[in-house]
Amino acid sequence: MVLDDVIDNLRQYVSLSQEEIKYFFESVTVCRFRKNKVLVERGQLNSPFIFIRKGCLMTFFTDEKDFKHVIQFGMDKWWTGDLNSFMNGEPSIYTIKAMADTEVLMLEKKSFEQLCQRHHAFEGYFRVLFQNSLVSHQKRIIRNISFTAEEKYLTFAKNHPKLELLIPQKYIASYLGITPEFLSMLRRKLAKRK
Amino acid sequence: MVLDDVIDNLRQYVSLSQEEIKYFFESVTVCRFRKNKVLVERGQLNSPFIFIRKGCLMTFFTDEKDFKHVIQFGMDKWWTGDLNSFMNGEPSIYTIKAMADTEVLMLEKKSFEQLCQRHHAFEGYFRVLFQNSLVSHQKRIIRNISFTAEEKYLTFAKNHPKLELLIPQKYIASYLGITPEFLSMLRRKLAKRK
DNA sequence: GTGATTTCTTAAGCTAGTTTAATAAATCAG
DNA sequence: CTGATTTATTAAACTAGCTTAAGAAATCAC
Repeated sequence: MVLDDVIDNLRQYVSLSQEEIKYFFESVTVCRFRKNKVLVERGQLNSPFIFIRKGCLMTFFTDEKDFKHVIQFGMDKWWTGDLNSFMNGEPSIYTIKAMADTEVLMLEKKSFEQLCQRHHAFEGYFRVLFQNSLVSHQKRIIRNISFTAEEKYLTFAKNHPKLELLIPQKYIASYLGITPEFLSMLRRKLAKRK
Repeated sequence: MVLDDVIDNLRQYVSLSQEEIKYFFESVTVCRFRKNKVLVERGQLNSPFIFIRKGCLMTFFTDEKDFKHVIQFGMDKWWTGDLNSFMNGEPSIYTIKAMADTEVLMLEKKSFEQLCQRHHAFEGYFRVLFQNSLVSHQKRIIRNISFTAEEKYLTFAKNHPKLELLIPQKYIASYLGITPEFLSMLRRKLAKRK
């Protein structure tokens, strides 16, 4: 019996036979990356869908003025990747970088499709995964359009205490859509208030 | 042979037998709403998943200060709804309102689950639907954190010319996360520039 | 068609958040 | 351990976007 975090995760949503578990592991590749290593370059084709076993990944977008905007942090037991590039074969618009030594499972599109086709359970799993992710993306949009910088920061710090410690502040600022200088100022103000 | 926009839409992603089409129509309820009618109230349980056949729906969130924030507009051939409420049985955090006379197909959670269980094709369809929606939500987040108000507005106007005409400006402002006064000012500035 | 209500515009004053720049602190490479 | 590089802090000047308020235009109900 193969035990693994990813299987625990899958089993939260669907039930899997031994055969299906075996097939899943045949479909993915285990990779390890050192801190600061870039996993997915902007412009890359065939970008994979990635399950983070352990570590931390950061996904960011580089605009025309060469500014970097952090789109997502990924931690243990999260899936990440450029979904559009993965699904539609287009070049990745994001860069994905390891923020700590990280171990991942990489799933290629072909394997993903076979997985979904052959075993109904996986299709169901990914449906639920996307559906949940959609709910949290919607919540983030609400925060984006209705929260002040302070509220955004406090919510982030409360929801992701581990990231708050692990990630350099300037990236957190970028994720929140504010400047690092202003975040620094906010933190000072909040610390005084206590 | 039943022909319908919703079937066209489903068939863009998966192939369906006559039996599956029949079963789909047994699973949904056709409803019509006059302009300004509220379809889903905040706090409502069992909120449905909604396919818009014709018309326009607006989804908004009401905060503690009683401000309304527009989360989404939905037009012909779009699915909409409070996904969290629909999937997890929680009270809806959104209000959904008709912005024009609108005809929809309503899908209840129970029917949704039966649909997915009995016919693999529907599970696949919703997986792709959520996946595509996720991609556009991510793009919206990029715009939120990296665009100026002017860039946000221009992108919206370019991508949704029909909505731009149909929807009162104050709701568009809300959707973009800016005040109606500022949008008005922007539009004047842009009109002069031409 | 008319009065009532909602939406849009305009403008002045304001503030949350940015920009720039310089210094301090922390981390990294060898 | 040391110099080099990256990250964080601080502060002053600035600006994009907000608030308030009042009038104009459009839409709605009857």
